[in-house]
Amino acid sequence: MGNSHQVFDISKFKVSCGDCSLGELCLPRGMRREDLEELEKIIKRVRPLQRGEYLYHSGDKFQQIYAVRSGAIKAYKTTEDGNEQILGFYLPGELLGLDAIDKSEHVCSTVALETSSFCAIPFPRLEELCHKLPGLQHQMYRLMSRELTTENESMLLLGRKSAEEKIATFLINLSSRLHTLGYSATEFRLPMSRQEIGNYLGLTVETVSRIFSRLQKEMLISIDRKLIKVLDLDALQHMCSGKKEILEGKNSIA
Amino acid sequence: MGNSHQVFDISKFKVSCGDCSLGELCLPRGMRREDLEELEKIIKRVRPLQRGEYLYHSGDKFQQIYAVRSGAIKAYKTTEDGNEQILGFYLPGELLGLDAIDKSEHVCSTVALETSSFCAIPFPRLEELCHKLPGLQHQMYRLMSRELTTENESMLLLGRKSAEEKIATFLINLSSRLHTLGYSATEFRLPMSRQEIGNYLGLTVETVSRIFSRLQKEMLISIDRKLIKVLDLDALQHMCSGKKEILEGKNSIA
DNA sequence: TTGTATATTTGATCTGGATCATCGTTCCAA
DNA sequence: TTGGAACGATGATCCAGATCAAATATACAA
Repeated sequence: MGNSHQVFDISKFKVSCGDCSLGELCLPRGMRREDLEELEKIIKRVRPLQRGEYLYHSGDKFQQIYAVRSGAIKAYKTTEDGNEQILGFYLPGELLGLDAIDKSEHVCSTVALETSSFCAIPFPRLEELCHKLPGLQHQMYRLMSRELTTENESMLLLGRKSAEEKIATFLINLSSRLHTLGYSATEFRLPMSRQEIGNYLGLTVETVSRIFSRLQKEMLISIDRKLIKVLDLDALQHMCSGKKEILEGKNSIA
Repeated sequence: MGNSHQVFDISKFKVSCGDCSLGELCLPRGMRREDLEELEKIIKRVRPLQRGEYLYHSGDKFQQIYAVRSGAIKAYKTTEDGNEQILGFYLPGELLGLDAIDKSEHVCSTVALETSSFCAIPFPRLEELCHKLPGLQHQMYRLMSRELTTENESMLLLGRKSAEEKIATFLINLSSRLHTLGYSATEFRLPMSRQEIGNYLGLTVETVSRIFSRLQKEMLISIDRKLIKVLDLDALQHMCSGKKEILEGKNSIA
């Protein structure tokens, strides 16, 4: 990418989870300092990616998982009919590649939405280390479990919500994750296009655009290109769940 | 449930994974015989559930994961607006409760769709054992990873497919899982109601019913109440993915 | 067996979001 | 700076699936 004049090998940089601002959000959460040192030994820094560069492709051999250090990444898979389905967007502190363990190969592709950097953790070495450090093992289970929960939320999002609810949920979710990272919950830049938001939410670009306009007209948000300002966080939060009454008809058989 | 006259304690039955017909599908897959004995020691058989009885409720303290031995179970969560969203149906050999690790409490409820039996594996003891048996640890990662993949498929199912594609995919998926269990891939009983299928797929009962009727008219399946006969497995399989051309508009930024 | 609640099917109509069609805007390479 | 491609907004129309309404069919408790 034109930076071939950089002669240093970034992978040799020492990784220090202890000093990393993401420590408490990322893999090391809750680990003891001495265990952390063991973990740092196996973590590698990888070359930062520019917008549009891939971290890995679907089908690649699975060797390591990645933690996002900075930037934003999208994960997607290509459907049988040749279209792209975006599975999620990943922000700093989040782990990529856990879904590749089962088949020992990546089952989705990940591409940088903006300049992004990563830590890489060779999975076999991580497994060994989990074996020595029960705390790390537990943390791995926790993180995978959390991702299961997240994906359940996504089912709910896609299966049951209206376009407006989807967009509101999407914005609130992003807002809350950014807030956790120490950024403003009410003013942020969307790292992805309308097209990508629509794809992720099961909506067309036009619908995404229209709903953004509507939310703006209703003074819930203001948008300038990719910059979102949330004007009424409460109202937006309320919008996430259909406030309609219980219509469902008891499905319960008990 | 009126069976209080059963004085024996079923939890004392010895569990033998080695003899269990599910061995190769369930947790023990690929484990060595001597390791298997260790695993069997911590597994408990729990009381079978009748239709409508709960295995656990959302919010319950997480203590053990469960493997389905027989029957069928649905997992669901109640949305903020008081409705039920079904997250999945579980068949023999499948694990329940992995999503509860993160919060140490169950995040969904699981209820038997028909008489069902289970093995319970206390999670703290399983973690300890994983620590002794790297093979078991790896198998746990594999199973959780696979569930992540499964849920990604669900996103695709809910986000992008038409009602007809959803139903076809649902039937093919069920057919294939039952086949793996040694049952017929072309003739089986649906353990869940139309209502529940619709809820899971993000469709109304009416749509489910209509599409069943249509598939029957087209001679792809025949239905009598809950009994499904797949008459043209190939055609049904083709129906799972929209065979339409690539319309999407390149989302890729590379 | 009968009565009642529940599940399923089918028809008629409505509507949210898709699709189709433009047009303005931004980005960026030449 | 300019031309073209990608992005985004918005209007008009269409349609798959929701909603509303009703008629069976089935299960199960008394």
